[in-house]
Amino acid sequence: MTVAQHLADPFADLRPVSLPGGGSLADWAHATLKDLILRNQLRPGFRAMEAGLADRLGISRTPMREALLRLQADGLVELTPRRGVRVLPLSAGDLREIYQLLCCLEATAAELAAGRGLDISLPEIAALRDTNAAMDRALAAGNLEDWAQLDDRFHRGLVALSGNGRLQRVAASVWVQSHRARMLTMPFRPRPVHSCDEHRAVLEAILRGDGRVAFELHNAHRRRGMALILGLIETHKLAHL
Amino acid sequence: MTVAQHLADPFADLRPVSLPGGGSLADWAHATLKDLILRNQLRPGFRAMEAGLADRLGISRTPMREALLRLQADGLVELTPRRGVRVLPLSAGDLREIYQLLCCLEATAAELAAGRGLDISLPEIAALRDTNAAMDRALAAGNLEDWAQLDDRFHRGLVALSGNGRLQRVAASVWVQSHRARMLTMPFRPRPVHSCDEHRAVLEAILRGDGRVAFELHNAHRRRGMALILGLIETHKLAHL
DNA sequence: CCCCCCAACAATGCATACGCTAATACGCCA
DNA sequence: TGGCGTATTAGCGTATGCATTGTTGGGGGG
Repeated sequence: MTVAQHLADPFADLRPVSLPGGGSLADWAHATLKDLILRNQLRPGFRAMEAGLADRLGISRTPMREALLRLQADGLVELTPRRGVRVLPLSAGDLREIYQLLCCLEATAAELAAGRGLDISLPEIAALRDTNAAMDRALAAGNLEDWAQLDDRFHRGLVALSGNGRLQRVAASVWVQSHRARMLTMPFRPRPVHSCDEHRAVLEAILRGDGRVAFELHNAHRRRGMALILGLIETHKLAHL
Repeated sequence: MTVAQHLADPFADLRPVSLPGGGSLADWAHATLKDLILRNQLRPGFRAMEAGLADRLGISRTPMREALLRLQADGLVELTPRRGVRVLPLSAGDLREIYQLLCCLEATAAELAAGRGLDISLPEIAALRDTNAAMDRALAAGNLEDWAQLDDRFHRGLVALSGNGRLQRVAASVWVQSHRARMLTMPFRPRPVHSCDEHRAVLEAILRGDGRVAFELHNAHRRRGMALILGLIETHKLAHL
């Protein structure tokens, strides 16, 4: 293997991504490959064989297989019987499906949160406000990387406010699928100057206990996000992410 | 093993539940156990060891393990490292979570369907109308068993109308979790005389292209179902299904 | 020159073997 | 008699071997 190939090898320095050690090899392999896919180190369309991946990760086929099955359940790869594993691309249609789900799930989370009689004194609420303030600062500083991460955190925290664990898990699984598209389209996005205000409005509706408005506001917020990403894909001809 | 115990053994005559044969042993084991759980042959709280189950199904631990992991992802069992597999019970809180998800997912499906400009001439629409008519007949005949199955089919068909494959898959996974509760509370339910009319109203809103109304109508429909089931659990003291 | 069939190969699905960890039971000491 | 420490063992995570089956490439026939 040449030096150039070695440097291009996504598996080159893999071991440091190690898990705390409490997990199984299957856990570790799953987390590692998921990370590689989400960070776009393993591009959509990438194909490999079960045994080959196992070798490259230095584990046997049994935990590797388990990890791949989980990745398939995550909707990140396709596992075809004699053709190996293939990292799934994201078409515009896929993203529409994903964002339609996100709109519905997150807006419902906001509605449910509003129905719980949440108080401004709760630490979770404070954390959300802090996150939102940090987003403002990151945006002012032009740090879109941080901004995106904080946006993620805000949405995660909001869904957690719903108090519905299953809703949280489903939403998380949908987020994972949209993650690559969000990251890849970020550089093309206009500065998201209204996001924080929209977040604040949703939070206020939740604290007022106005589920109806919280739902509508957050639904509209996500819809704008969807339109934005789909528009970017259209105009920048990003056929397959 | 005595005769009585043998007759009580859920694994007694298992083989007939066989899959077409095209599937793997893991597929078969997953389908078989899922069926046993959904039909309440394996009661909530039932516990067993990986190896024991594999033996009783006549397969080795490898495909058994895969099947169990899938069941865990389905939310039907819990897989604790040294304590084996346990069929999860459904608390009232679980059912609230599940029905909150169903409300949101199905109502969104109705809204999306309304936005697709669906025509009355489509075979899918005709199938839904037929299903609904059959529900009326089943109800008139007092056949609640058939009615429930047709109701399932109607809701499945409706979600399929959304054209969102991911939404369909998520909804299906949530249905599976609620299935036992629906079956077990059925004998206590009052005759669902309004369901069919509500279904028809949703369909008409979809055909009119009125997403807003389709969403609201279906959401309300599911909400009533949720209130009904939660009420039954409350009044009949069905703590854990 | 193209198409079809057969054979060799390779990947997978399954079975099984092994070592490790933790849970349980027993015995000893207080 | 009760609590703690140790020993045993059961279950699980992992590795590996084997057989089945689909795929691919080459050769032969049309």
